[in-house]
This record gives sequence, C-alpha cells and structure tokens, in this order.
Amino acid sequence: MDVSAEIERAIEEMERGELLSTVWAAIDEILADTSNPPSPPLVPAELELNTHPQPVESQAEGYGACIPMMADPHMFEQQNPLMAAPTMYDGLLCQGDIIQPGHLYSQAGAYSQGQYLPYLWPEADVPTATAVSHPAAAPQPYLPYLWPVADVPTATAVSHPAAAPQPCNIAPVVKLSEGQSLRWVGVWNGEMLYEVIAEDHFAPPVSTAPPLNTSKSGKRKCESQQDENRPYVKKPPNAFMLFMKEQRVNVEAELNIKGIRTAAAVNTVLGRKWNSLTKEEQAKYYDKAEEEKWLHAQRHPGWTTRDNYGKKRKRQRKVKASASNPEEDTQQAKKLCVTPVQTAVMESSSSLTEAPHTKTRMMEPCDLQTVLGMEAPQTQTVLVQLPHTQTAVTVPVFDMCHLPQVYEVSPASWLDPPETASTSLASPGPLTLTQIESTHSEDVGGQVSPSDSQLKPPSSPHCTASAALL
DNA sequence: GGCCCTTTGAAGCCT
DNA sequence: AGGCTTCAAAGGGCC
Repeated sequence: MDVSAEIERAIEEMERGELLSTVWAAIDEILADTSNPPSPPLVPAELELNTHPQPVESQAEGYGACIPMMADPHMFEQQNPLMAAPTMYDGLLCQGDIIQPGHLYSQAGAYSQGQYLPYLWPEADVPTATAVSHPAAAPQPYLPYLWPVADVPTATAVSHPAAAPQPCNIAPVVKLSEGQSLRWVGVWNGEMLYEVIAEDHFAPPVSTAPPLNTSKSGKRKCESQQDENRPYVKKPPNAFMLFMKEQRVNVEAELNIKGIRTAAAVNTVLGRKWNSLTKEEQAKYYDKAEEEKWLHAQRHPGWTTRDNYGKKRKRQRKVKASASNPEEDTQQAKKLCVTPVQTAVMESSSSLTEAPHTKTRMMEPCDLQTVLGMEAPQTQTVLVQLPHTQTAVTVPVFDMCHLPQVYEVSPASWLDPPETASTSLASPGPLTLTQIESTHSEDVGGQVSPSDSQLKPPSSPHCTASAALL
C-alpha cells in the first residue's frame, strides 16, 4: 500500500480536523499490522508535555513576531498554561556533534524581547512544569512540541484526563525547516517513526498567539510584518548592543537619573565605557555578537539586513537633507517598494536544496542546521543525531528545567549516505527518534566547555570563548 | 501612534 | 572602493 499517496490524497480532500483524525486513524491501522500497535508515547509526569498541535506560523519567531513565550516567561501562566510545559520545539540548533541544551545560554546579556533567547531567559523566571495547570479545555498551544519516546527509561507514565486523546492532538511534530516538519507516525520495530511533512499539513487554522513585541518600538506598524506574509525579523545585535544590554542597568543605577532623554544619556555613557574597554574585554562581546549572528542565521535562513532596510524609518531625520527634494522622496519610496520582491526571492531560495548566499548566511560548517531550520524559540534542547552525517543537532523544547532526555534521530530508510545534509533531507525517509542519553536541569545557567561542543558557530577574529556558551 | 535622542557596529545602498 | 544611511536597544519627550 502506498501510504504516502493515500495520505496526500486524504489531505487534499479533507478539512483539517477531519484530515488529521483520519490520517491518524489510517496510520494507526497501518501500523497495527506490524509488531505492536502504536500508541501515543506516554508522558513522564515530570515532563507534562504539551499534547496539542502547534500553529506553525506562530513559530516564526523574531523579535517582533508572534512567539508569545519569548516576550515574557510569565505569559505561560497568564495566557496558556500549557505553554509552560515542555513543548516540542520547532527548530533545530546545531552547534556540534554534541549539542548543548539551549538553556545553557541563560546568562547575562539576555535579550529582552526573546529574539536572543539563549541569553535571555532569567533563570528565576524559567517556568516550571510544577506551576502548570492543565485545564480540561486547554487552549491551543502556540508551538509544536517534542514528544518523549515511549521507552524513555526515566519516564513515568501519566494520564492526562483533561487532554482528550484525539489523534490529531497527540501528533508530535519537529520542525525541520521552513515548510517541513517531522511528525511522529508510530512505532516500527520498537522505534519511533517520524515522517517528514509539509507544515501546512499540520498547521492549525489560526494562531492565537498575542504579539510578542510589546515594547514601544514594537508598536511600529512597519515592524509588525516583514511583508504581508512574513513577520518582521530584527537584526541580530552587534557587540556594542550586547554590551549596552548588559551594562545598562549598572549605568542607570550609577547615574541615578530620570526624566529627559534618560536612555540617550545612558547610551552616551555606555559609549564612553565601551571605548574605555580593552580589546580583550570587548572581545567577549564580539564573541557573543558572532554567536547571535550565527544563531540568527540559523533561525532565519535567507534573511539579511536588506529585508529591514528602509522599513523602519518613515521620515527623514532632522539632520538629514530636506525631504522636499523630489528625487530624495523618490529614492526613499524605492527603498520601501522593492524589498518585498527581494524578500520573496530570498525566501524561495532558502530551500532544502539551495540556500541564498549572503553576507550574513553562514553555511559552513552547519549546512545541516540551516537546512533543518531554526525558526523557533528555544528553552530546552534535546540531542538529535543524524547517523550518516555523524552530526547532531539540538531540538529545543519548552521549559528549561525539565525534559532533560536526549534523543537520537535515525532515519528508518536512509539508504544512501548523503553527500550533504541538504540532499539527504530533501527526500528523507521516516525518521526515528529515540533517547540516547540524559542531561539534567542542573545545567541551567551553566557553561559547557568547548570540548563538549564539536560544532560551533564560525569563530570571529574576536572569538576567544564563544564555544563555552555552546 | 510613532519618531527623536544617543551610542557603536554591521551591513546595505549609492556614487 | 569609499562614504553615507539604516537599524539594532532603551524609554521618556515631543509632535
């Protein structure tokens, strides 16, 4: 039986809800012919995994995009309790053959709007599963989730009476890249099987995610969307921005000023402080900036600063020449008009098989990571190892304090060693996801030695200790 | 509602 | 190639 064809046909003919239920029923039926009928993986009590499908579009994180949990960790409790639970992450971070949990980034230099979560999440604010309630009619969570394998040694089966066992609500999905995801389809010879699916096959109807960016700057209409269909993605911070982020509180306390142009005054002081730093001291921030840039490139394949160029400022600065000049007006208008087309081109080219080559795109040594897609926030990671490439990537999930298991992904029908990860992922067979080792939440806020990370972001000339964060 | 102010660095744009 | 412009953050002020 051609399962794929059948599923595809069903997808075309059915409504989403019907489709999902039917597909799952079909899969169950198919798999029932094998050794053991697959049942949804049991959820360890301490994991409290999300059991609902996630809106893929909400994963399109970005500073101003709609990744609610990025904006404020407390949103878990305020808007969707389920979000506090360890949830499968929709993107993959590859930083080495051994990938470290995203929570290892939890340290100074956090970004306030969730765009740079590795530095963002204050440990004290990390939501824990224990604080989570599971209402009977839980709202649709915003993000996909990673389902723990049924045979997780440390897993303790729990029942979720409130979570209706609807097939469409228990399908774990791992987002691979833009447009593709891994979905758990069952068990084959004792291994969890995942299939590559198009996102729209699993996309929920509407994202209820509130706007992420609540800052004043986030109110700008031009930042609300990159274009009609694409969320605005902000630039990664440079070294000085990271320095400001970290030192602003100190300088504000030192100055103890309020009122007129406080931020501008503080920035002036920060600028002086920055210039007074030694090269070695500055190198620390250049390192971070390189990491941020690298992560940004992974999360937003194809994105360049061009995408934002001319979209933010709506009127000329006072110091600039008068905009009364018709030519200047025309040029400004040009900048505002051409970008969507360019963006669309970039988007289409950032496929599995070919990625755009831009200054900000770093394909080496992590083609795989780029291919797998990074459009997601991260609060926890699990190890996903791709056997043929001998490369591992992380699958961040929600809740840094839990779900410490590390999983291995092995393709069930990965017959030929791929030339590159890109080619192999272009038409992969079902993948298996099994736990291979465990890590623990004690790592939160800790650092990992460079030897723990065999794949790292490209080092910058300033780079001296970036690996420690990865 | 949204830009200004102010800083440095990165990157795009223009000549 | 080199210079200019824009945007990253912050938040009160101002239009």
